[in-house]
Amino acid sequence: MRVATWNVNSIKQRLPRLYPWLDERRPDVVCLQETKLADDAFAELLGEQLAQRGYKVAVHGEATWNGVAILSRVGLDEVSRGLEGAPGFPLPEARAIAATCGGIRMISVYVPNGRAPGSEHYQYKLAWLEALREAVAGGPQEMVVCGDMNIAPADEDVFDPEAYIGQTHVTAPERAALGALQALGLRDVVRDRWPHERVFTYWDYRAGMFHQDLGMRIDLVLATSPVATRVKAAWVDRHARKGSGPSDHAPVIIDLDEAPDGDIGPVVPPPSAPAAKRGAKKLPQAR
DNA sequence: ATGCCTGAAGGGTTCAGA
Repeated sequence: MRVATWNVNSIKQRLPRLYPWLDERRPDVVCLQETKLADDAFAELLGEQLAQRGYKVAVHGEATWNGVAILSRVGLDEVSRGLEGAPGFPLPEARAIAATCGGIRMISVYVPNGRAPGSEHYQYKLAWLEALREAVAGGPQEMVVCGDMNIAPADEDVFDPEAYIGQTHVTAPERAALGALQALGLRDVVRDRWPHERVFTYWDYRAGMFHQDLGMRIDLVLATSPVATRVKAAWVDRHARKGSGPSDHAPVIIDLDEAPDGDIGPVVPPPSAPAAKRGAKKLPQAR
């Protein structure tokens, strides 16, 4: 099963890149961020093309900013929009959506940017991350939290740590918040696979940053151990960042081996366990 | 000059992104 996450920076603008990419990479599950499109417009604009490719779609969008979605052709169950207990700014924003796909609880997130350390946006970012941690805690065994975390986990994840001192995305509180999330048992599967490589997922549009490979790794796939042990490939699709009209983020692609019991695809609960206990659980609620 | 790009809203420019 192939899982991908991609901050598309406006799905409407990215259509000429999205469809060829789907046809080339053929992901089974796609977590999208920054769709920047209302739900009805999403269905109207993409519904037919995605259905033709076999995707079911779950969206949680807004007219202008933010917006997340999950596309899946291995089942799309127990869709949960938003994040229980998450703060707003001041109103809740469309930054999280969850669904169970192929037996795995998938959560697509677009973490607030934070703008400047100490700002109200920064406080919002930290509070939102805490709400995410609480929501993920107590979740099912097979879970993937992926998307634009807007945090570079370590200095190796930015092109020039010196240049980022005092900037958002690298501060200790942000990294601690990410660490607290991972402490629930979530592994950073791309870094696990490439422990010493220079791996970025975002490059500023300006000043030829991509062509000089001056970027950051802020789009992450975090997986619980039962999922992480199935990872056969984990990579950043830099090709999608090239050419005309790219997003400023590249997709991250994960290939999973079959589950040990061969239980892949639509969830079929065993006779002894009701569906609700088989990873078909709703996005865990905050306390 | 954070605004060297890009996108969105709403107008002829401003805000947001990381």
